[in-house]
Amino acid sequence: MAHKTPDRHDPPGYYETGELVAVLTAQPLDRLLDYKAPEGGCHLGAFVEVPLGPRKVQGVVWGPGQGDYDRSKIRSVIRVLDTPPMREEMRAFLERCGAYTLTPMSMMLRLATRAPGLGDPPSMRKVYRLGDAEPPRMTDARRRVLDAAQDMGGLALTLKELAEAAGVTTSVVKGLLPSGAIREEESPRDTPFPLLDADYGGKTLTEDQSAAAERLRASVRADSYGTTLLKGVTGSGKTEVYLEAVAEALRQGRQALVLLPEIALSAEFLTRVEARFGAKPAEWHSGVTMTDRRRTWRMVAEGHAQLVVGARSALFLPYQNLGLIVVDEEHDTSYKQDEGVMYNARDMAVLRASILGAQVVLATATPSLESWANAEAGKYDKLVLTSRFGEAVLPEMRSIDMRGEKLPSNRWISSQLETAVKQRMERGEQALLFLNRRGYAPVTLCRACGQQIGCPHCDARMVEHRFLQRLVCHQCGENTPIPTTCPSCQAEDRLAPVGPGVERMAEEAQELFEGARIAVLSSDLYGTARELKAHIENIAQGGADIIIGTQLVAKGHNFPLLTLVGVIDADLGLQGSDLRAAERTFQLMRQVAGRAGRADKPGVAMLQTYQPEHPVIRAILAGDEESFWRAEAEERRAAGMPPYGRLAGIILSGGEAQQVFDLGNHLARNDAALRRVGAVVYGPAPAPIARVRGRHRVRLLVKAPKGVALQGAISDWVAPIKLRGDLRLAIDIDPQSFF
DNA sequence: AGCACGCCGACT
DNA sequence: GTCGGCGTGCTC
Repeated sequence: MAHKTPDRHDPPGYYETGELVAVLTAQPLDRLLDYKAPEGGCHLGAFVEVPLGPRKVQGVVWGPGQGDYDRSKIRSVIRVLDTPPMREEMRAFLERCGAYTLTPMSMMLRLATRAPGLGDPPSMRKVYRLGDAEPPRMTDARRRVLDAAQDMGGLALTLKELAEAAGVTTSVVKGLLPSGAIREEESPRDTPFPLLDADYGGKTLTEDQSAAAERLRASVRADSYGTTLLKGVTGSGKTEVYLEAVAEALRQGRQALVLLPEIALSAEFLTRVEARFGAKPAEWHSGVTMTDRRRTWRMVAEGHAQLVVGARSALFLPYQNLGLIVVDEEHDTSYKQDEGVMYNARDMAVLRASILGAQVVLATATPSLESWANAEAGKYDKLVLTSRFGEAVLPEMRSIDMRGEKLPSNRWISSQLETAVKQRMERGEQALLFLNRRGYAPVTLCRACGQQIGCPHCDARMVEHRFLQRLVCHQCGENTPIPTTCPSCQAEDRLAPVGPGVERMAEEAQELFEGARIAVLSSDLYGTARELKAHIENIAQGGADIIIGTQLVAKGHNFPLLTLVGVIDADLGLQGSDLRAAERTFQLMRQVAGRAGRADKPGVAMLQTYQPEHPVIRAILAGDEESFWRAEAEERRAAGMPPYGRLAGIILSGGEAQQVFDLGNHLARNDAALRRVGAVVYGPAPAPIARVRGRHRVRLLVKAPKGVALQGAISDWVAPIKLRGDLRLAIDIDPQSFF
C-alpha cells in the first residue's frame, strides 16, 4: 500500500516525515514512547513497527509526540503495517476500558491485537479458474472440471476444492494447466466472509415476538446508543427476536456482534445463524485456530465480516462500523474475566456501544440484578417475551422441609421426593434430580486421623470421581488414583467418602428405584461436546427414566417427557457471604425448574431445603420474580453493595505466605488515599482458594459509596507499593465473588 | 516482555 | 580464574 503524501486534504491526525509521534506498544512499559514519523509520514492510529532497544516491536500511533525525551535518542518508526489504522472509537474504548479496570494500556493493546501475523504481507495461495483456451484432448473427466469451473462463475477455487467439485483427482485439473483451459493464480489466503442476507430465512414470529423484534429494529435504525434488556424464558424465541435486530444492522450496512458464554458457543448455534442469514458468520473464541484468527481479525478490520459470533474477547476486535452488540445469557458469570485484564464483557459491551453510538441487546431468562436495576431505573429499555408455546407454563413449586425428614446417613433423597419419582416412573414420565456437585463425594475423610484429603497444590479438597477411579482437584485439575491408605497418617482402609456428588446420587437412586434407567449428566463424563449432545438427545427421546445432573442441565435443552424436578440441596449456594449467591441460586433454581412440564403435562418442582423460610426459597416458590428482585435490591441498597455501592478486590499472591500477608497488612494500614473518598478496606483475608498452583493468595476488599472516583483512589493507594520478588498485585474492579 | 549489566557462589 | 545463577534496570 502506497502511503499518501501529506497535503491539506489529509484528515486531522496525519504526521509528516520526521514529526514526533507517541507510540503505544504491547511491551509492559505503561507509557507511550516517542518516535519520528517514517518516510511518507503516518496516520493517527496506524499500526507500525518500531525499534525498541535491540528489538523490533509492533505498536499503534497514539497521538503527537510528548517531547519529554532526549531528542537525540529518538529513533524513527521503521514502517507502517499494511493494516487498517485503529479507529478513534477503538482507541477511546481501550483507554476507557483500561482506566475503568485499572489495566495498563500495553495489556489493553495486547487484548486488541490477539491475532498472529499482523505485520506480515498477506499470505497467498494458488487458486484455479476457467481459462479461455480449449484443451487439445477432451475427456469426460476434463469436461467435468471445466463445467465445475464454469459453474463457479468468477469464483476461483483451490486445487482440492475444484477437483472435489468435479469429482476427479487433482491430477486431472493439473493436466488442464499447460493448455490454458484452467488458469492458475495467486490469491490472498485471507478471504472475505461470505455475504449474509438479512432477508434470507426469517421465521414466522408470534405476535409477541414480532412486536419485540420491531422495537429492536427501530432502535437499530435510530443509529445511536441504547441498551435493551430482552427477557424471555427458554423457548420464548429470544434468539429469533435478536437475530431480527442483527438483520436490521446488516441492512443498515453495519457490523454486528453476538457474544455468548464460551460453553454456549456451539455448532448448533452457528447453524441457526446460517439458517437465518444463508451463510456462516465469523467465529471468535479460544478454540479458533491461528489461521482463522488472522483471517477473522483482518476481515473484521476491513469490514469484510458482517457478523461475529464469539466469546467475550470478540468485543476487542477492530470493527469498522459496529452497529449492534448482543450479549446472550447476560447474567452468565463467565462474562467476567478473572485473570489478566479483569473486565466484565457485558459492561464493556455497553461502554463500547456508548462510545460508538451502537445498540446493545442484553438477552436472558433471568437478568442479573445490575441489569434489572438499570432497566428499573430507566437506563435500559426492557422487552419481555412471555409466550412459551402459547402460554407460559411454570411448574408447580413446593419445598420439602428437610428438618422434618429423618434420613439415614449417606442418604439424600427424602421420602416425599422418592414417592414423587416413583409416580412418574409408573406414568412413563421422566424425573430429574438436580445436584450441583460433580463427582462421587466432595470430601474424602480419614476415619483414623480425621484429615480430609486436600490438593497438594491448592487449598481445595480432592473430589472423588468413582467413574474415573480418581481423586480430582476441581481448582487446578490435579488428579491421583484413589488411595487406600491415608496420606497423612498411613492408616489402611480408613478413608471414607463424605457428602453427595451426582455419581453417588446415581448409586442411591439405583437402590431406591429398582429397574430404573438412570442417566448422569455431568460435564466431566463426556469426552466431546458431540458425545454429550448425542447423549442428551437420547435422554430427551425417553432413553432414561431418571436424569441426575449438575448445572449442565440448566442450560438449553428441553426434555419433553420430564414432569418432575427434584432439587437435592436448594441451600447450596445460599450460605456463605457471596453477594450474588442468592441471585445465582434463584437463577439456577428457576432454570432447572423450568425444565419440568409442558402445556399438556404440567410439571412439579420440589426443593429439598433446611431453610424453607429463607426469602430466596420463598421467592422461588412463589414464582414471583419481581418481588425477588425488589427484595434483593433493597438488601443491597441497605448494605451499600453493588449496584448501589462500589466494590474492588485486591488480590495479592506470592510463593511465601508470610510475605503476602505482610504486604496485605501494609496496604490495609496505609489506606489514607481510600479514606479520602469515603472508601473502606476490609482484610487482608485468605482468598477463596488461598493457595493456587503453589502460590499463596490473600485478598483485600475495598467498598465505596456509588459515584466516588474509586479507580483514582485505588491507583493512589497502591502507587507507592514496590513489588519485590515474586509478589504480585492484581486489582479486580466489580469483583464477582469475594471474602 | 526481552535483553544487558552486575554481583556472588562452585566448577574446569 | 570464569561460568552462570537471576535481581535490577532500561527500552523512545
